[in-house]
Amino acid sequence: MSSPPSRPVALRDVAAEAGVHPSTASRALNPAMRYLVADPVAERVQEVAARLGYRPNAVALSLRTGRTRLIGALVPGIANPVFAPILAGAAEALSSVGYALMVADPGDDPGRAAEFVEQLAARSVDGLLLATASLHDDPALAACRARQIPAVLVNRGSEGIPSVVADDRGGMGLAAEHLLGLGHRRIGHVAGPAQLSTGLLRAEGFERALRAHGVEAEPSLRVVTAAYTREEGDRAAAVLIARNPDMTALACANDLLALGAYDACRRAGLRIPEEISVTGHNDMPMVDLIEPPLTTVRIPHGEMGAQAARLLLGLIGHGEEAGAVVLPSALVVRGSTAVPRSDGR
Amino acid sequence: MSSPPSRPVALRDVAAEAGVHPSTASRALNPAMRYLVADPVAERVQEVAARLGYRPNAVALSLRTGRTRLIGALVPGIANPVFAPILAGAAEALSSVGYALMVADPGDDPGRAAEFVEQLAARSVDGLLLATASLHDDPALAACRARQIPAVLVNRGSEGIPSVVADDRGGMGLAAEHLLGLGHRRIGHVAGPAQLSTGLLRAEGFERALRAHGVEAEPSLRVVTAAYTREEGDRAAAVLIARNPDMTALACANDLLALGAYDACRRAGLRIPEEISVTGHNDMPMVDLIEPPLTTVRIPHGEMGAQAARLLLGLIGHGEEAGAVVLPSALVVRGSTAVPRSDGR
DNA sequence: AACGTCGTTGCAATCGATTGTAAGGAGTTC
DNA sequence: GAACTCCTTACAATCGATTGCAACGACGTT
Repeated sequence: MSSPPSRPVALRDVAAEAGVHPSTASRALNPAMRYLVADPVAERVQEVAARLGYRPNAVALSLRTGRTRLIGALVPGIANPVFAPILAGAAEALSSVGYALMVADPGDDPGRAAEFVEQLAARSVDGLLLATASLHDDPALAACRARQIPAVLVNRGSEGIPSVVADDRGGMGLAAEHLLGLGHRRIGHVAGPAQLSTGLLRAEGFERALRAHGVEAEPSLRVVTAAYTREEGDRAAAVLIARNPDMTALACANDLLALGAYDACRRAGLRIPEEISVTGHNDMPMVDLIEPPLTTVRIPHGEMGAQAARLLLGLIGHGEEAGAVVLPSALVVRGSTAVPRSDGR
Repeated sequence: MSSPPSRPVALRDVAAEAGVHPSTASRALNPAMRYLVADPVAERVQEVAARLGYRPNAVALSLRTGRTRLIGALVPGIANPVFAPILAGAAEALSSVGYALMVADPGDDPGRAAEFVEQLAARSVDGLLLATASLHDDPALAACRARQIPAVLVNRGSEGIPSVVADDRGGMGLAAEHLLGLGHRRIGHVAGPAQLSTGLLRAEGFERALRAHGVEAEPSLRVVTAAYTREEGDRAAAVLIARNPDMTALACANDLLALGAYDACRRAGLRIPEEISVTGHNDMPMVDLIEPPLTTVRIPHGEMGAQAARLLLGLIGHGEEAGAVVLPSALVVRGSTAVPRSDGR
């Protein structure tokens, strides 16, 4: 009539109540083994289980089967508006098939990322979603290989590991062509970190578009940043402005860098877009509200997360090998770009 | 000489290699039980464990001890710029003491939230961080009580459950007083959903400040929204603008609502702040960059997450009961507020 | 009537760690 | 030298589920 501590109902409770052995109850409740038990018995067990509110203990199940239905995710900043929607997309795709997502945020520290991989491995995650990967010798990737944990990269790519990324080269090409089409010829590039695939590929896409239009890419028109931050964008843009008085546009590898470029332009007294055009990349939330609204490249954040999750599940389930998935980007023209002034600047 | 599948090294492997029983190895490796084994033996076991790269299997440990060192978090939108930094703060505080965070995103659906609580319970999380709570009869909270899972609310409060929230009443009061101080008297309020503590308390803070200044709160100057979205803010602000031609300011319960109000004002041809002042709440990232920069109330997102995590750990560890923690908010004055035009509007 | 088959169910081992209890041996005391 | 500690280690049960194997009874066949 009373049971204050009340241990949660276990399989053995269901079995006892139904008058069968736990193993029989297990089979009656497992659709795949259901055929091994007689119909009336199975129905009785299921009825009892429902009545008692039985929920299988996921921990015990994991110990026995070796699978946790847990996926670990490593992101450089949960609050980063680029990665948050990726996580949301992945979480949605995973939870719909009974998987849960554990997030760990090592920031930009590769060593910390590797440590987190070890911790997640100790928790026996079934797979890993990595948004932190750098292009070469990533310790987190090495840890995955060492522990043989299926892993998929999102947003950033690396060699020999399945990944889901946006078309960084093509996307940046769209931005560059947009500027070229407006008539810009002296275009500065605020490049992303060279150890990240996004930084490298977007720089490539930028230069390729320029060459296709017969414009030579000058070293003086490029500054490589150390991180995707507003401060770095400010610093890099300031250098470019000081170095190239005839520059009429700035193509930035990422929206945060573009915001920093806004700061630098404002400080230099350059009006956007009248005196200098600026483009970003990623179309993160709210860049349509800043003044002027940022012309940028939209990448399918949520879809990237979802596809990466599905790719990972395929890897785990059927061991199906997969290469790199590249999702298309789209140019979003807003108010930060315009035709250059005829007098240069 | 070879072992392709290579089962990860377990305690029994360490014990065998060190020539002792697994139980002895367990005690040698556990600082709390360390005193039960002779020094030379303990050292040998530790040396072997290190050499073999032994990592205790967290799943087995959880099954035996009943604790998983896992905390579940329920948020209405991972990508929401209000909740992302809360999660980041919590994740940081938790990972520093060996806990990991599982996030689930039920959106605004209370039924889905309850279902997620059940799933997290089946995974034996040690506690729950809830950012989704509504004021009354929240099914997710009921599920927590039923399964006796320690839970702490963040950002939003509810009765009888420990919580960490911002000073919603006081914060909204700051915004109202700022507007009153500028000379505004006809101030509209775009209120948040009434079933959320934030919606209710901010409305209270708003009206209390008005009354303290001898201004009567008129029903026609308030519209209650159904959700914290830009669209709802647009809709509500449009209603207020149409209904009150003499209104000179809009105090919004949240930044997203304020952004919607921007849209409505723009459509109505009202310049901000010259013809109408607008305030928000939360100071989410980038509202300093929109045009005009939004005057808003800053709440300590990350600190809220961190404190909630610590509160929860206290609850789990020492069963120490805790009430509601209220963190101070601060007014951030930017460009969306100004003195009202003398001709009313 | 004896035997083989098949459908059901129970038994017991297993996953990897923790922990209460017993047993072993060394040292001390009377 | 017998008895009594105490220190150290081993044994075995336990957490909750899954699953290979054995056993059992009912039935059909010859």
